[in-house]
Amino acid sequence: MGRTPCCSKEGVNRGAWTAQEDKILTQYIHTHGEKGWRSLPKKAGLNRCGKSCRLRWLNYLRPNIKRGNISPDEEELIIKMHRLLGNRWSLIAGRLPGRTDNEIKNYWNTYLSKKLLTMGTSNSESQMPKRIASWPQLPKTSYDMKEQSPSKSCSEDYGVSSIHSVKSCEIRLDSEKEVHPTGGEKVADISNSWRQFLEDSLMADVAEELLINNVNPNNDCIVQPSQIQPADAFALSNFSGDAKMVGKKSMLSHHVDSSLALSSSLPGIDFGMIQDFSVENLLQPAPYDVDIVCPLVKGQNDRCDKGDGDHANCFAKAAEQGMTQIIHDNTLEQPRPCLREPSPCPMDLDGFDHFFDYEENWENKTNG
DNA sequence: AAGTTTGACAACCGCGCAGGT
DNA sequence: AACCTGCGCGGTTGTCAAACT
Repeated sequence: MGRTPCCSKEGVNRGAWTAQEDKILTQYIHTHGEKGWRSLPKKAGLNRCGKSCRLRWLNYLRPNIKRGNISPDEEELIIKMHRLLGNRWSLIAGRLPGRTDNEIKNYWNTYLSKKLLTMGTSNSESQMPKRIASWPQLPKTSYDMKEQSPSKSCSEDYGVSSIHSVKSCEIRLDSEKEVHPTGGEKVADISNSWRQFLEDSLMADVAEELLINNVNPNNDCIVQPSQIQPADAFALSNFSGDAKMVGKKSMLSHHVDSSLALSSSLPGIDFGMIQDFSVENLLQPAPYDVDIVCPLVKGQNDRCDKGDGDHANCFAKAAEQGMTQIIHDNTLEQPRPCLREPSPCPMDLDGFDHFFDYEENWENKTNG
């Protein structure tokens, strides 16, 4: 038993593509779309391996591919994201429009890594945002443990695990676990969670696609973009392991409402509300301390209960009180029967808007 | 001028995963 | 459950031109 080769190795063109081959491939894909790579060469009349066709299309022929030098801004983003994610080139590329994972990988391997090494800054904590540098290690996820890459990656350094995300939505992370009497043990969870959320945000495009396609996590009604909850993403991230497959409908529908997954993801943490989950924003140094704890009621695992406003107020109070640890009074919480209606979220965000609003830079926020 | 090294980038390869049967 | 297929990913290799000796 063995894996069948993707194509016959003999009699197949290899090496550089000719202009004629490019033309044939481009015309075929324009007519038939990007699918069936294995059979594409034969149908298109190309004497190439299907994988080779796919690679040529994705890395070179695809529309909107940006050629030319990496700009300083792009370089900075690559460096930041590599610190965060390690060699997750496809994810990094996803945040650089027009750039391919292969291009970024090559750029890193041939230039950037050496440059950083020369500067003595590659992956060094001294160059990391202070708060990120102080983050504790995360236990490896099952996925990370399975990946035994010979070269130690940044993601291993920081314990980053799998990737899923949402964009412009509420962060509402409930748990079935008991509320800790002090919430103190949740502090590390929050910092870990925040780190993971940075990574999660990279899959925003996938989440958007899911939403556009009206993917329904619970198979009972259509979900609108504003209603997808990060809890969904976290449930997925805990369960599925590999980000690249999250975009598939079945994954979402199968796992999102898994209370089992939820219960093991982010116990008792509520991040309140954040408006912009773009990586560019999330990578900004956080002006707040991550020692805010807002445990929720055991067993209330629905994702739009009316406690949202309370939790936001909790954070607002935390901000006013210098970001010290506070315990949310959860006695008022009542689960709502509907998981789909947008939460009214009567937020009182005075004094805490810098946590939710990243449109202005942090210095403006913190300096006045 | 010729040979060697280096850099940039394209392309290949093996593997893991999800889905289908 | 086992197997096969297709896809996508990260790591590696190949190629070529420029720079260097």
